[in-house]
Amino acid sequence: MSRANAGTKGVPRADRELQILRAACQAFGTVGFAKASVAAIAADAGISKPLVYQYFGSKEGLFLASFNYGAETLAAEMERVAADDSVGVERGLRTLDGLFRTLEPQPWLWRLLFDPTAPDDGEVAAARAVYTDRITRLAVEGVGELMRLVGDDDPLDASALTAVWMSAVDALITWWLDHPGVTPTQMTERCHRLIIAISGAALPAAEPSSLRA
Amino acid sequence: MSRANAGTKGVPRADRELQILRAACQAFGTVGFAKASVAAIAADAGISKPLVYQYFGSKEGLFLASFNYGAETLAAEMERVAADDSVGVERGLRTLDGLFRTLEPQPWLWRLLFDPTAPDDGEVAAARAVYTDRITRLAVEGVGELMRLVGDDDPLDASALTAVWMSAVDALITWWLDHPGVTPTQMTERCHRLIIAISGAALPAAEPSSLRA
DNA sequence: GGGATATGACCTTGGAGTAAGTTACCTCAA
DNA sequence: TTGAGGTAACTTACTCCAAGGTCATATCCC
Repeated sequence: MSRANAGTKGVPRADRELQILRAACQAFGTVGFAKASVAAIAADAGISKPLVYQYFGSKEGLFLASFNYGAETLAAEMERVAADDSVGVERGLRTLDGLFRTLEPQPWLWRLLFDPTAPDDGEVAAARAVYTDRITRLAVEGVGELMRLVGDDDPLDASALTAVWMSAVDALITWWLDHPGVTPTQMTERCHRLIIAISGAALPAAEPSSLRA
Repeated sequence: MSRANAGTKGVPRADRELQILRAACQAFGTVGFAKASVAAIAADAGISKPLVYQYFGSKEGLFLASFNYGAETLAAEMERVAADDSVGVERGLRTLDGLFRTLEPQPWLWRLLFDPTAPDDGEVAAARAVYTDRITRLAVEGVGELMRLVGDDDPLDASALTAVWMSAVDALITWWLDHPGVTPTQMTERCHRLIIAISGAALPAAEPSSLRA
């Protein structure tokens, strides 16, 4: 008895791996590692589950590949911006702008970076640590410059502000994803206005214990 | 043959429900809905799985009860602060202060509110919508006052800033949870310093395309 | 006896992972 | 040119297991 669809279709491994990786990035990035199903990813890529296992070993292996792809893409972009000589708020805006443009064609990559349902041990944890370090280093650097600019040298303040900054980036990207039709350029302009708004509103609060005369 | 541990232990239903709810809040709030297991929660509460199902119906029902408890606790605190007459940054700081104090004894409640692995349909989704509305309303109100203060009347700007604000709150609370030993008072002071830092650093950036002449 | 509190053992299901076989292409000897 | 053997691509049809959910029964108190 012959099986209907078995047998090679002549697609080279590298091509199939890319197809699978694309489907996996989208699945993991939208529903998260826990809820994503390998069978669904396989179907989405137009092939069957065992082929995924043959090429990526396990669900975790597939996630690892997806994560590495997404994290590398985003980290590279952030480092590119960091290599400029902008500082403080200006640098923050340029980073946001770069991220909006990089994420436009594949927005789900962002969620991949911070998936809370991803395994927290093994190779995935290691890869996560590597990229978290790489990205956090940039944020810490940027925030450090900003803190120096205003004369606050408390390291815990810097640490907390770094967390707030990264979270704000997350929020802005998420908001953007929820408002299709807004271009990266418009978003960057919006971010600029928001920073001005915050700074303007904060001035009265700064009075009681002003930093500069 | 007699079963070792069966039979009543004389604990009234209301008490048990509270025990279970406490264990559930902690479990759901720390590992999230998806990774939390009902059996583990039961064990943690010192009883067996079927009792949980007898009292709460399902894993989803148990989550719903936990969510309602946590959300009500936090929403009530935020509304209390909102009833004050503070505006702008001052109001933001008071909200943060209230949250730090409310969360001190049971920090995991915060995570409960935004669990991305919770079911996104049925009663849970409904409850989520109710509380998201209630909390977002407060944030929108506060941000609206702030925007009026600085003369920005773009509704999308307000929407985005609301998202950033809520995310910043999230980041600060998360940072705080990662730094045990820091008191709510210290955290509030830190938040104050950070706002001043941001506003100070933003001033130069405001110059190139200032909003007001 | 009856109702509330409680449990061990079971059933069920969805999804990860696997075994074993099928098809197509490529290579190289005759 | 051909065809046999090797290998890469590919699938169906399973197994296995963790975790949600249920059943039948046990104990206690009124």
